[in-house]
Amino acid sequence: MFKPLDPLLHAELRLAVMSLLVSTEEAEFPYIKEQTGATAGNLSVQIDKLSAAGYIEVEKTFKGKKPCTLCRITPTGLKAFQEYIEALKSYLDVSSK
Amino acid sequence: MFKPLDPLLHAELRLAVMSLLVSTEEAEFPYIKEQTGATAGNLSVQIDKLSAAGYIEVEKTFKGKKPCTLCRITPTGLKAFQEYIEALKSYLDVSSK
DNA sequence: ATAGACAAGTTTATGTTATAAACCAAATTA
DNA sequence: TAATTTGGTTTATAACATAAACTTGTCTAT
Repeated sequence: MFKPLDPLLHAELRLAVMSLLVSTEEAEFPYIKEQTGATAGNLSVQIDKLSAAGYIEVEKTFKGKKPCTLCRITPTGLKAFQEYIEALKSYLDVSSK
Repeated sequence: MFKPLDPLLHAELRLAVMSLLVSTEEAEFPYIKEQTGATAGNLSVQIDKLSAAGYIEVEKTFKGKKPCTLCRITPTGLKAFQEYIEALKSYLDVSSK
């Protein structure tokens, strides 16, 4: 009846990061930080987790002389995100019970 | 951009309990336990939290000689549930960015 | 040239939380 | 009456989210 919710995605900040990346395809650390309102520390940790799970790719480059952390969603991540949404519906779509 | 998610509802089991109660209006502990697949201990704790927040009412009665714990959603709880759904949309509705 | 401020993160520490395991009391069954 | 089941509660633990502190390097003003 209730589908299990991917614990990796069922966390406010990680979900926000994934949501951003689904639509932007590629985003820099400071941009994500600004859009989500997260602290850098928290964001860093959550990006690591998403990356470790293979949900996103992290590329460390330079923008001029400044370090620049680029994030991209992976096919695995996109699939997980979509499945998470499907699972959520089993909780929200009250009429289907 | 991303609306904050009520931490009380952003938890798998509590969300499932609320989801059930939205449609049933009243449910017994064993029924909720069966529908959610939760352990009794976990369910007991989460029901306490929802009850402490005023999201549900818990009535302890007897069914014949056996204790019977009845749960009902409150207007506050229903409102919180609906607002949670609205907030979630800001994460899921990718097109709106 | 160097002191101070700022940018971009990372690491560490802490308090919360979800969850399961252990427990309890009463009723039913063997 | 001993064992089992029902209906939970309490306690313990491990994971988690988050913020605070720290690091490394750049830019700016003196």
